[in-house]
Amino acid sequence: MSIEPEKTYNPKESEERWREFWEKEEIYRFDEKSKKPIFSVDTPPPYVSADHLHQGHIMSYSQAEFVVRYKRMRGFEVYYPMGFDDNGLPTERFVEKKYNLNKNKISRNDFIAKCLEETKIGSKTYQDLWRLLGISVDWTKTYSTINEHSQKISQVSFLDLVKKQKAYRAKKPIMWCTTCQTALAQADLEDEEKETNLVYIKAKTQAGQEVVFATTRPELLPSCVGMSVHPTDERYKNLVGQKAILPISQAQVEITTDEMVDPNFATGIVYFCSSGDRQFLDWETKHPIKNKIYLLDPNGKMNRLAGKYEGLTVLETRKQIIDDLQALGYVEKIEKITHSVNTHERCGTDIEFVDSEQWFIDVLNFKKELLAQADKMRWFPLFMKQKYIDWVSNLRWDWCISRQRYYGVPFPVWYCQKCREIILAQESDLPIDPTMQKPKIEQCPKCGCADFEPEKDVMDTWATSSVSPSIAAGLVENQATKAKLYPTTLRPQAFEIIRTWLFYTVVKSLYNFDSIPFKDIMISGHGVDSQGKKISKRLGNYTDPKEIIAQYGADSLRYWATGALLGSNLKYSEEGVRKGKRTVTKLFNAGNFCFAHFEKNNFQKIDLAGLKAEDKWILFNLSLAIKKITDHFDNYEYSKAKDETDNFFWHYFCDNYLEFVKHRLYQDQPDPTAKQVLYRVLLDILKMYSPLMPFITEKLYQDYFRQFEETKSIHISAWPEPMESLDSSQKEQADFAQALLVIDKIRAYKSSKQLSQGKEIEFFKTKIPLPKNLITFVKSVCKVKDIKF
RNA sequence: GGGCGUAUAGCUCAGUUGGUUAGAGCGUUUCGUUGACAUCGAAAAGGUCUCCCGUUCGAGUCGGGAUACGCCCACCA
Repeated sequence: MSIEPEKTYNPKESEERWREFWEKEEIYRFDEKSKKPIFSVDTPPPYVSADHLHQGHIMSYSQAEFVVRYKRMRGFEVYYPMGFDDNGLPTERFVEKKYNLNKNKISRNDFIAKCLEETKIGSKTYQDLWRLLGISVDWTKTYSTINEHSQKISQVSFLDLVKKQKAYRAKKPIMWCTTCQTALAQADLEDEEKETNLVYIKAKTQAGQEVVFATTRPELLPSCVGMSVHPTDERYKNLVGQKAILPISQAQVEITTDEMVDPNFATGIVYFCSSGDRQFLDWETKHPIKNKIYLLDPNGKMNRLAGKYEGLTVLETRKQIIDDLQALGYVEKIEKITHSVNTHERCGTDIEFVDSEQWFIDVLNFKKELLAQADKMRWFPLFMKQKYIDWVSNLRWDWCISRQRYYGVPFPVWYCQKCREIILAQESDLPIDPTMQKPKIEQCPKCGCADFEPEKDVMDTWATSSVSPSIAAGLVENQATKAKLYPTTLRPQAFEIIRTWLFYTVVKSLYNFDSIPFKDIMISGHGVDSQGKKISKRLGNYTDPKEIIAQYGADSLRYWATGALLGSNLKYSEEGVRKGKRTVTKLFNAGNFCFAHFEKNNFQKIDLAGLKAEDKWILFNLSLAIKKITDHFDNYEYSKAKDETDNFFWHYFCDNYLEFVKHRLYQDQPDPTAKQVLYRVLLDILKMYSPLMPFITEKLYQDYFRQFEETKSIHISAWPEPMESLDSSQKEQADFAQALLVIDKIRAYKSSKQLSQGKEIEFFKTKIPLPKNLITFVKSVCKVKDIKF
């Protein structure tokens, strides 16, 4: 043999070589002038605050990558940009924790500088890993959600909504985090089971009758504005309409009836406190009260209205007031209960309700329209659509988009000091920071005064990431091409951000453009540990992907990631990675075996007339496999595509076909037809594996095929087509199936007799009728001198 | 309380429109292979497809119900 192949495959060296090759040759560059149909991806911009990347990240980012590589080979001009979500609370919280900072004790500019610094480190970490993994994004098309480009698009979107009266400013009760000291949206909440005290407090009516109510929030007692019992509760009929005198404050509140009271819970008497919980807000609409009493300052401390408790935190007050009530004899009993409370997902602090002026986007009035959008997009898998429908149907709040924070996109807005008129920035001036710049107009159009106050709040992080399709499309210069990038073809994302990223993007797209933001949605599950638990830093149940890649190679890790069915979690198993490694090695060996026989000759064209039965069989099955695999990829079922490719490569090609043709390769005059078929089948196998394992397939392509094939990389070569010209009749296939059965029998026979498969036997007796032309074939494959029927 | 998902071999999971004897990988057992590959090959053992009822000539697959687990939402004084 003239080619002396490498004995073993070294993924580390090989993969780095092809990474450099792809970068140098700009294989994944988006061609703005291309005439091909476009396939665009609204890549999820990861939070750069993640300082511990793990297998879960690999899994969720690989899935779009598999599809993208397939589409590229199918003749699409693929637009695959990469964003980094670095603005907003997630980054702020990360910086606060890492440097033990408090946003109130550091200047706005210093804080932002620190965030920007971390942002840079974070995006570098991601970029390095994606490069290592072979993610085929066009790195000339990147954005960060805090950069000027994104800020401008986000602000344009906001101004548009204001003008369309979909965004509005209002003072109303909102959800508040006392740790992060900002307003929140419904989507920012999380449920948490907590143990707490249910305190039974004794009050008296004016008439001196005892009224016992139970509460988990005794600290709100100074803000109590009323009590209610269930209208049918016979026990308390005589209390209704009376006034109760509250302990400590001595305030008097009216006892009313309300359907929402559960007579079976505790004493059946509820006390309502201004903004104590969501239930109060409902109650308030039916029981109008003159003066609401707000006890809480934004930092979660009691104000002057709390009297002696002023300056204490909620929890301190709770403890203190229970002591006081007990000392005064107002406590009947205390029960320990567990209940779930709404907490802020970023810091775990219990949510409080405060009355505050914020910016909102109207969603409650457009539920119907927002639900209708769901039907205009294709969901993979379909059942995930239900999560969106459930979320939209259950919305209780308009989307609060203002955050009392520093590191985010500013609102392009000022207010007239005198009349509070809202002054909007001009679109041509965007992006703008109103705290740094003054409005263009000299006077307030309403009152004529010249004093303007900038909006100091920044936008919710989702208010910007929800325009990611526009941000991504905006990176393209060519106007005609840019227009084709909206709506995006595919939105890949994880299921847990359906209620945030997905929902908010649909909202923005509907209001800004009266359009869907993307056509297809591919939802992934999580990468979880081998026990099925979510991978997290806290549990320590993760491995650094870089270590896995160093040990097994990126192809092997990617191979594990292909195991995920759409929408399902995928358990991490090193065994799965090892299976990938085995597949890589098998490809390497099978490839080198063929190349050794090909030498440097071209077997690109198949001489159809010279095809033998086994050739027709493998080509026929290749066509079947191509059809199935193509179909799976078209439905974003890369996992099923992988199974099918494995099956064809391993069992049809390696275990059988290679064995079938060996005798034709080793004879004195090797059969060129066999080599032609090997060329074709092996090349198609490499192509079908290439979206999943880009490195080994590129290497084998370059080692031999490249000299005869047109494209400089396998990743921009044409996807395999089934051979329609091949005339393989049912009869031929049936005959060959008979031959396979006999081969199986002979193999089983040798195995049962503990004989080597290569051991020649005198004869084999079978009842299976074998077509004449296949008798010789079976004899030479199985090393049998004679077959008797 | 509502919604969604899952339940198939020891383990991890496939099973498309209902159709002979329910599959794969790993693991186990028994062998073989030194001319691509011990990162291989051949074979064996291993399943009342969670349970009940129904539709059907026929159900792992369709319908109804139950149970268990997981996730989401709501309630939570």
